Amino acid sequence: MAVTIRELSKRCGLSISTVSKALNGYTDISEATREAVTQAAKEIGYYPNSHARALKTKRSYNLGVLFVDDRQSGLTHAFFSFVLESFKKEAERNGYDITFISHNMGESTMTYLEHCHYREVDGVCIACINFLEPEIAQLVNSELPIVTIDHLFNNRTCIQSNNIVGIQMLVEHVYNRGHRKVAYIHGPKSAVTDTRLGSFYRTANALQLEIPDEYIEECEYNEPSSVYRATRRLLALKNRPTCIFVSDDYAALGAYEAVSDMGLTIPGDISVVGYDGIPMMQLMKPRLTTIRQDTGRIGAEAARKLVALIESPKTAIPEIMVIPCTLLEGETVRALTPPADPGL
Amino acid sequence: MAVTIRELSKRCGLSISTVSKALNGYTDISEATREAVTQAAKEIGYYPNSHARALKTKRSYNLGVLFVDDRQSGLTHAFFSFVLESFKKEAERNGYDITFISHNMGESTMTYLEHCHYREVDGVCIACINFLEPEIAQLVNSELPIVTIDHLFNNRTCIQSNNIVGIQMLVEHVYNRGHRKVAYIHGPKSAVTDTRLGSFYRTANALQLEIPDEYIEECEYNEPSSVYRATRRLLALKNRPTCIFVSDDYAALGAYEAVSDMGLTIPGDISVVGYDGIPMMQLMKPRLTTIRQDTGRIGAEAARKLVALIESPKTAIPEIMVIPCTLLEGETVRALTPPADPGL
DNA sequence: GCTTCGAACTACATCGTTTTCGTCTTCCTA
DNA sequence: TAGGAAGACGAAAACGATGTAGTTCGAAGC
Repeated sequence: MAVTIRELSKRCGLSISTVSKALNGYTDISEATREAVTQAAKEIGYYPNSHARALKTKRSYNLGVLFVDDRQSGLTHAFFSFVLESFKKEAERNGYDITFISHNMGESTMTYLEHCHYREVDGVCIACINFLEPEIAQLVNSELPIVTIDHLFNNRTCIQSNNIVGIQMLVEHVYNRGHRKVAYIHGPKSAVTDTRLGSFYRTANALQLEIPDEYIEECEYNEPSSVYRATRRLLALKNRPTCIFVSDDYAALGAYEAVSDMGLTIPGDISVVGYDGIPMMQLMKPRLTTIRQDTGRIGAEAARKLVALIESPKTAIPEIMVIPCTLLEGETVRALTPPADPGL
Repeated sequence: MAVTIRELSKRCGLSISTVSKALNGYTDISEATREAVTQAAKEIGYYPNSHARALKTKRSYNLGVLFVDDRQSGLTHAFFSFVLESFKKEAERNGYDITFISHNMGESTMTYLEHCHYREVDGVCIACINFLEPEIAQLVNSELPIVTIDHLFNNRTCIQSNNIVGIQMLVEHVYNRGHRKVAYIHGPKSAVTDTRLGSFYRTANALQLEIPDEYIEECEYNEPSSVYRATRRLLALKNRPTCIFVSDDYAALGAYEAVSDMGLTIPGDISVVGYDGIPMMQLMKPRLTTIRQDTGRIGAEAARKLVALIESPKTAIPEIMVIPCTLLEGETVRALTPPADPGL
């Protein structure tokens, strides 16, 4: 139904080859005919059929996106949807569509890599996944251009949010407001979690904050109910913390609920900070103090780097790009006057 | 890099044609060779190249998704992301990938229809869009299989959430709890808005509720700030309503904020109801009373109907499918004892 | 023994592009 | 004037699949 290059060539009175070359910037075509061809192409709305082109050139102008979080929230993931949106926008700006990579297509099951080959995607962006799965390893060890988000692989480009500084800023922030008893409900084991937890301990250490083991709880990312339970446990401690770090903004809703259910208030009885900076939590009462990850840049840079790897494989070298984040000061951290630090 | 049918045919000692036919269920292939071929295919992980196949068969096993809301929220749209997620799952179950249709690919601008032709999508799902755009009309008038969500086109399959009953349930609910002064902050003009507003008036009428014009405000969907402003206007009225209907759940956050900013409380001073039933608002304090739209079924049915239109064009006829919704009773509607109705 | 037939397989054209390698002018130079 | 270079275009072979139209071969029919 769509118009093909044959019709265009008929219309121009030129051979198919000439038309193709005119459109693809070959130099052995006179300016006059190039003009005529592009003009005619515009008039009849000609676009080269992507499949025919992909078949010939091995380039599909499709980027694979692989995102599978533990909770299977998929596209509804509060944080990731922002990253994906900007990734998509930047990809489109470069002429790429995106394809979600999964391993259950119809009857058959294909591995991620097989799906990538099947659709012949030009590159893949991997995010928020269980990076230890063997299928991921198969993909990462393939010849495909790959950009990962927040997880570093050998010799692969990675876009990282600056989790070290992010957590550091948060710890310092609550410290400066007088908090000395700080708990952390962190996510399940992963590169991101490790980094954040490491930075948490390190910063606490530098500030001579003692973190008892009972202040460290584990939860699922993006899962308010698991944070709810962890929060209740923390609030039930004899030596109750004055401030709780929560794995992520969305899950922090669980903390809000737990505090409220126990008849307490934020920040009156307990301070809470999140991580991500999704818009929704800035509309809460009280507004959440958190770290805003620059999802716009993370997604866009991921797309940009991936396109660079695809289009200029010689010059584009694997690199680690760290995206800065910012502290969003909300209303969930109470200022204390710590008796132990009269000198401040 | 991926394995082709040629290698598979070599491996089996058969011609390419035979292998193809064996895999595609042709009957002039002996069971023995079919077995051998499928077995070998599995072993070396053969999948037919999607582009080659699409080129030949005119079927890409790709579904286009067109979603552009007024706010350009894209994939971050709280409600739509749930619909999309289930659409995607069901599409994949049927062997289809999805492709986002947009009109800014790289340098050039293509119409939605051109993008569909370019990628040769087998069908399109259109949702939440400004259905009056000429580009949409061009798409809808094309020969492509199309399913729309919540907007009815001539002779096109449409999946509709039951907005009439949804609003009706809400009105009756607040009525039964004694509310007689009910305001509605509705979204911008569209099919959905018209339906809901119509049902609102009709149900109010049936219950002999009078709705003064000043109780009807307009806002943007999914935009808390516009609801914030509208809520403040309503609360500033001399004849203040006792209950406010808000366009959608997410935007209802604006109402929460406005009420709180004016030193009032929900539901103590004013009752609020939303629409959509997104999980997040069920974690709020107070929990939002709202209508839960069955995003799981909406998305899945859209995909299912679209696949049916594609694969069985003879038997699949355009139809309107109405998906039921349910009332989620939260904590934002206060029970009043209306002096005017002592008889109840 | 020769034709006929059906089962099982293969050759080949085709889909819409890109791209290599020609071909044909025209023009310049020795 | 022959020869070559340069400029502008076209023919045809891919790319990896599908599907039509054969081909082959053994068995059956007469």
